[in-house]
Amino acid sequence: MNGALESGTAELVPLPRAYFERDALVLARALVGTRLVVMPARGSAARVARIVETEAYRGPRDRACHARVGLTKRTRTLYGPPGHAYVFLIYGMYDCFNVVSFADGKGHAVLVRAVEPVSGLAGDASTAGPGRLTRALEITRADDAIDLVAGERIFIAARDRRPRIAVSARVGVAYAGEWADKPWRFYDRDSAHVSRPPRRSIGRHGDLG
DNA sequence: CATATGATTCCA
DNA sequence: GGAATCATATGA
Repeated sequence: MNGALESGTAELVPLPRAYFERDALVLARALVGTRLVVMPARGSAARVARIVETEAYRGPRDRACHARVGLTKRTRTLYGPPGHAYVFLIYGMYDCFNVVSFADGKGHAVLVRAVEPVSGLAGDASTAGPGRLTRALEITRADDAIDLVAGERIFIAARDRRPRIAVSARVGVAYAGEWADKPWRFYDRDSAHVSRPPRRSIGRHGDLG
């Protein structure tokens, strides 16, 4: 037994800094299929989950992005160096996990909206939805600004297979006007753990039977 | 200081 | 359809 950080034949090692030094629009697509690894507590098993849904948030010009308000206490991490976690509280009760991308000062990030359990998670843990996955993986605001490249509590490991990817508009950003319509959400079209499953094709006359 | 609101989820 | 729940942003 080689320990917790093994999945199939692929060892789980952190992706390098350079991986995250790309426009959030590029990184959001690339992250679908990668694996998010969290060490909940010293001595307990790693929690591993495959990222199946992401959204790109592209800096101050993007009116749906938190960076639109400029550099403040809240956006400090978002405006920091890529490869770090940006974790924020939404609606007073849920934590959202993001990966800072592109370059220091750009305000780009990728929101992880859904994962599917690989190992170390309770069998009934719900991981579809940004608030649910952080709860299942025990990611909180205390993890804000953590370096995902340094092999600390949280890191991201490469894909072990290439998913088929679908694209849509981002969720929950209607306030952002035309920016709400940008096709900047990416998800694994074969995953059953996407937060908003694509409406199933009903065929020309409805082909349920 | 007061008020509005959100990158959501759950319940009726 | 509507509530829960609170840190942050904005304006007086």
